[in-house]
Parts: sequence; C-alpha cells; structure tokens
Amino acid sequence: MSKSVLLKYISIGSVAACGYLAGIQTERYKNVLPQNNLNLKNMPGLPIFGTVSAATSFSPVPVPDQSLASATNALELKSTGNRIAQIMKYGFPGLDNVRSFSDYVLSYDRRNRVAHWVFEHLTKDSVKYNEAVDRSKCDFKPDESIHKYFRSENSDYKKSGYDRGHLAAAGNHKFHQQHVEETFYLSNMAPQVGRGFNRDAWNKLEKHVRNLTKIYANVYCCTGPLYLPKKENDGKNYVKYEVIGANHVAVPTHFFKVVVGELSNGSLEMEAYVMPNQVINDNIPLTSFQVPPDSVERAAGLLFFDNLSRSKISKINGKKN
DNA sequence: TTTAATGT
Repeated sequence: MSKSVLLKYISIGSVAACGYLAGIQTERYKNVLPQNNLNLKNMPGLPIFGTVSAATSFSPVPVPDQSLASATNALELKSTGNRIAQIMKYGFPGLDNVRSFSDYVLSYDRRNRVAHWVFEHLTKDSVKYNEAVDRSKCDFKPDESIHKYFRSENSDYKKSGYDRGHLAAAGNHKFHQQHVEETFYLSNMAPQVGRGFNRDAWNKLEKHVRNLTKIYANVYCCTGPLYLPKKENDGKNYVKYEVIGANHVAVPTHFFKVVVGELSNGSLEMEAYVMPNQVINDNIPLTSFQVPPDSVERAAGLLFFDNLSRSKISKINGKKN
C-alpha cells in the first residue's frame, strides 16, 4: 500500500491573487455577536457586490471528461492519481503552494502559516461511520513538506488559548485511516476559538456539510480563513489579527465555507458561509451566516468553482439563481 | 456525535 509516496507536492509559482476591493462595507463590526438577527452588516469588510466572478478558468491538473457520479471507487481512483482531479473537478480557487493529500487538496499561505484554502469532495461513503477509522489514534503533526521558516508547530498553539482547528474536517475523511490521519497535519490547522466556535457553531456547520451528502451524490467543499478589515476610531479601515507562538501563526478574523452539491440528475446548488472566529451564540441559525459567494471571493482573493458557470447553478443559498 | 485543551 502506498503511503507518503502518494503525497505529491505540486510546487507552483505563487500567484498574486489580489481580488479584494475595499471600501464598500462601511459599518463597523462588533466584537461580540448580537443574540439574534445576524446579517451581512455584521460581516464588515466583506465586500458585497451585485456581480458574479467572470474570470477565466484554469486548472493545472487535467480533468477527465467522463462523469464521476460517485466515489465508491475511491481507492481505485487514489491508486491512479485521479482522486485529485476528482476533488478539483470544478477548478482551483488559487495556485499558491498547492499540496495534495490522498483525500483533500490544500493551498498554503507561507506568510500567515495557515492555508489559503482546502478543497474536499464528500460522498456518503467518505462521511459514514467506519469502525476501521479511529480519530483518537491521530496526532497533530507539523507538515515537514513546508520549509521550517513557514511551518507551524504544536508549540505555537500550546497555551495560546486557541484550538488547532481543522480546515478539512477529520469527520469528512472516514473512508480510510490514512485519510483521517492526513487531516492532522498542522498545515490543515488554523487557530480557532475553541468553546463557542470550533467545538460549537463551526462544528455545526461542518456537520451540516456532511449531511448534504444525504441530498447530493457529490459535495464539493472549499474552506479557508479570512482576515477582514474593521473600521477603527479614526474612521479608517484596518486589517488587524493576532499572531501566536514563535512562528507567528496568524489568527484569522473569520472563516469561510463555499459548498457545491451535485444532484444525481447533474443539477448543481451552492451555499456560502462566513463565520467570525469568536464565541457564537448557539441560538443563531446557520442560515444567518450565508453570504453571496462573490463577496467571499473578493475578500479571500480566490475564485471558487471557476470551471463552472454560475448560470449553471440552479440555487445559491437556497434561492433560485 | 464531534470538537479539542489541559494536567497528571
């Protein structure tokens, strides 16, 4: 059985993706979320435009023509290397330091010591209970494939007050023990508020995404950090975030998830979420965190599902497109 | 059910 040999490191020159345009949202966000009625005005710095992305698509990995209706043949695909093409079927959000694992793909931000994005392809089979897979056997481990200058270490998180929060969730990779173990590289972690966020509201969003596999034959999920500007007392916008540990690992202000579900008849539906990296009241419904996908693209400097015309998506955030 | 830190 192939092991780390499978871990290909695709070194692609960094692409300066500067899609962020400031100055649209002017309302200042509060440090503590309101108890109810959370809306876009509480996501300051998330630029809301009326348009959708129209950039050209590009994929460094050839995507096979045949329809990949289900991943029941995941092992076979893994051995052929087609798994990456399957995960990235709808395009790469960006091309900075792309690293592929057996069941997810990651783009690494060396400056912040946190990924730009991770990409996963979920099916019923990848999220269903599997007695052969045991999360408790997994250890958080530094990703040695990343230069030591840019790598995060367990010591950076220790006593920081933050969880080592998975971007590609461990619970999404239950098909094989190796899959879940590979989600424990620190390159897949970000400093997350533990109680009230990672273990609560964010966990609830991750479960929601897993549950989408009951509706859709294929679920494609992109997750990453955001560093959103906030208006200070002088009336100007600043991006401010904490860094932790000797390696100055960035603490994102927010996290995003953009998900596309593919029904067995081929029709496609999208959901996009942004959550602040804060204690979030349990009563706030997930739908309160839904945002227009292009606002996340502009804030993150990424283009999601760029191989897919937005006009082919029948629903966005539950509304007809 | 899934998250994860802390302290012995």
